[in-house]
Amino acid sequence: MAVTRTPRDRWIEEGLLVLAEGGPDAVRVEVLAKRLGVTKGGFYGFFDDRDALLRAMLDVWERESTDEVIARVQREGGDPRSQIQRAGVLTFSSSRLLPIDLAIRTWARRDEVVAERLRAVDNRRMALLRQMIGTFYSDPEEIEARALLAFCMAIGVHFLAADHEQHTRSDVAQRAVDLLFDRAPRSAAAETAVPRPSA
Amino acid sequence: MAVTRTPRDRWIEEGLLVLAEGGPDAVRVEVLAKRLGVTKGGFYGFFDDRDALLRAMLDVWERESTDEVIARVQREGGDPRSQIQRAGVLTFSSSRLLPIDLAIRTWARRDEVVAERLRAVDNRRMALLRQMIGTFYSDPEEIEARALLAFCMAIGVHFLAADHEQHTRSDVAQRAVDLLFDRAPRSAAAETAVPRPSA
DNA sequence: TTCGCAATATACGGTGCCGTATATAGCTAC
DNA sequence: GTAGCTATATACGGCACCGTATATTGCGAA
Repeated sequence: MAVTRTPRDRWIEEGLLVLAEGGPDAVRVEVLAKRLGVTKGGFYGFFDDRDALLRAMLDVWERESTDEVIARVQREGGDPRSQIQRAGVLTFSSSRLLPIDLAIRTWARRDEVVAERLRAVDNRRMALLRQMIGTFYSDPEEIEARALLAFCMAIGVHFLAADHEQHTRSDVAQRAVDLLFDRAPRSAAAETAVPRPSA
Repeated sequence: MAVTRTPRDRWIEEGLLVLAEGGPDAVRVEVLAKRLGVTKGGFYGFFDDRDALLRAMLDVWERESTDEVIARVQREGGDPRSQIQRAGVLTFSSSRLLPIDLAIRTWARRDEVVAERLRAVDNRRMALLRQMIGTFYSDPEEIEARALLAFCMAIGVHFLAADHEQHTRSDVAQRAVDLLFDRAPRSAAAETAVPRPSA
């Protein structure tokens, strides 16, 4: 039996990398082959066609984004806040998962099948977020609203190009998280507390 | 002089529609020609190549997203809050501008030139936001943080696929806006147009 | 060593797109 | 009407990609 130089998983992995870099349109069989240093000869032994690869990529992404992250967060335990943070970090600060996640979000806007799969994943994440935020707030509507804000911010910062004048993005983001979870600002400079608006 | 059936503007307009639907990779000269009911014969009289069209599309988008929105907002007057609200609505609830905006955000993640142009546009929008939020809050860091949250939410809701169990997305979003601006929750009738989840 | 077979290379026809060159046709001015 | 001009149609060569068919090759079993 001849040795498998380029197994199925390697095609999927490279596909996910290209997806992250250039979106689904950039995932082309011959491009992957060239990147892997082979020809497409073997590809069609593992996949019926390009579309089958895309579906397999979504399978891997789904598993990595849900079961694996959730398992890891729960295994490591900790208080609710740090669990949220770790789940967020595992997804939205992972140099591997983040760009794939963002690419899939854009893809989902024009592909109903992808949208459906993303919905399933986002619902699981949202459930986690709700659960954690629920340990600080009691009103279900407030929990939902804060979860929405947190989730949108985790996504939105990567699509927002604005500068922040004298502050860095991560300073401002930290302050935003503080506001979201009703804490006093962390930085020493900000002990001026949070003023109530005149609304 | 033969009549111009398909002027330059029409190519740009159709290009923006296709960009909104399928991203920059979907913007192909022959596809646009077919959609316009002509052949690509005339295209190269208006543009050097496909890239020139993409640049022209960005020019139109930039003008429509900044000058035109700002001019319209200022022409119609009103208090600061309603002005910024109108600016937000004009961009993020416009069935024309919104999908273009989201497509360009994704595009900017992999094209430095596009990223630079988006940065300029976002900075102008951010300045408006700051200005409005500054009428309610005084701490510059808090203003910045709230502006970031608001902007991220305006973008993020369109990339988030999660459901909200017994609530609708627009209910939750309204509640989130209330939290962001430290107001008491509103009654059922929301006055602000709230974008719907990703299609 | 040699055979068999699985993994991969090579070759192919088809399609869609790019950009160019050339032909056509329909206004407009005369 | 007709000439001339210009937007568009048509035709072309080239390239990248798809999926299939066929050839090659190298490992492992005998």
